[in-house]
Amino acid sequence: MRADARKNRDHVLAVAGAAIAEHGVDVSLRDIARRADVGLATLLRHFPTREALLEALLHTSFDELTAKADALETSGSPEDALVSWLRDCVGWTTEYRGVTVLMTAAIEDTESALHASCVTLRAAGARLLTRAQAVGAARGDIDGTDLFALIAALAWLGDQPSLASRADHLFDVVASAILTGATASGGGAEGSP
Amino acid sequence: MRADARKNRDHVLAVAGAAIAEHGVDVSLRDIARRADVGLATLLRHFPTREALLEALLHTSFDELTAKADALETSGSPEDALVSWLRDCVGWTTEYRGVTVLMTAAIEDTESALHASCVTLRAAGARLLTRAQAVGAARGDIDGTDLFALIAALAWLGDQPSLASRADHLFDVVASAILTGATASGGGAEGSP
DNA sequence: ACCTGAACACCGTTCAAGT
DNA sequence: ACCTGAACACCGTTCAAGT
Repeated sequence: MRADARKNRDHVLAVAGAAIAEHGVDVSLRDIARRADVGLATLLRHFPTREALLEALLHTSFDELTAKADALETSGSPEDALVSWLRDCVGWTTEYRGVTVLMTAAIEDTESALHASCVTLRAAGARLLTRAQAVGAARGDIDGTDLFALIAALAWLGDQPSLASRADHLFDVVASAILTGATASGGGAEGSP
Repeated sequence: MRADARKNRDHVLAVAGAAIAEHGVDVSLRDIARRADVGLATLLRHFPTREALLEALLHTSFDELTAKADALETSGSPEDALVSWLRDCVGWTTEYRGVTVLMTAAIEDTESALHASCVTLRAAGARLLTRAQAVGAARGDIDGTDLFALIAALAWLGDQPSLASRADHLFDVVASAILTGATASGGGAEGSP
């Protein structure tokens, strides 16, 4: 990439970050281009879709979340590891209003620029879930996709102005449904009595 | 209202119902007007907002859901009454793709044409919840707004193509979090040990 | 009273024309 | 190579002009 193009790209990205922080991920791309003093067509050549722009903007965050999951996999309590990671995931999305809808669309759309990141995230959660299930700390009748869906639902709640105040509490409610309440002493299965 | 206006209104409503069933509640109002062979401005004078159109279209359903809640209030099991009503609510939204977002916005927007219906619905749920809590069948640390939020989250899941297949299962998961598992024999409180 | 075409200010997409 | 204005097909809002 030519130096001036690189500079243009970086500038658009910085402006996009500010605009999204202010107005959410559905902010008009035209607006971002205007704020960046760049033609709309230029923005779209660097980032052909809204998802591509977001991927460039969020891939660091995605990496951090999966790294966190990896680190937690060797932590003492599988139960605490799972819950703390879930909390991080849900909390992270609140910084990007509206991102949840795009992520749920992306996880089954292999053409989406966000697809790979979402799949990786789901896999990271699935590993923590499996580990918690193995010690009987999490119910056995859910899988990584269910977990992804629950995270998405909680994140979506936080995105809705009228319900956001309940998001933290309802996180605990849903977390209690995922966990069995059993301590990590035995290895018994759970979920089907 | 003049007879021809009434006829126009009814026709628009019928066409809107079909269009929404096909494309979801975000269908273009221009499209509805075109399909109804009516000027867009005419549609907007009968229904000044998308919410007003939906209210006219859904108020029967809202009435049915609250009536159902009233009927269930005198049923045998407070626990079964609550869960079955929740299931009805979530199931109903699947007929109107995208309606959940509008409803969550409406419940705190007193200007919205959907506001009253949403508030009534929440109150109906709250009554069933309180009754279940009174016999210790539902956890005591949630209220009608929490319940509304959980319904909305589950309904939203059903709206997402990539997650819809899990919606039924996750309904059971969340329902298990709301219920305490205690049978309706004592009157003990629950939630804060 | 009721209806409507048209103008308006937006949006994202596309592409021929510039440097 | 890279950029951009302009045309395009949409959207919901508004209103002067018709019947």
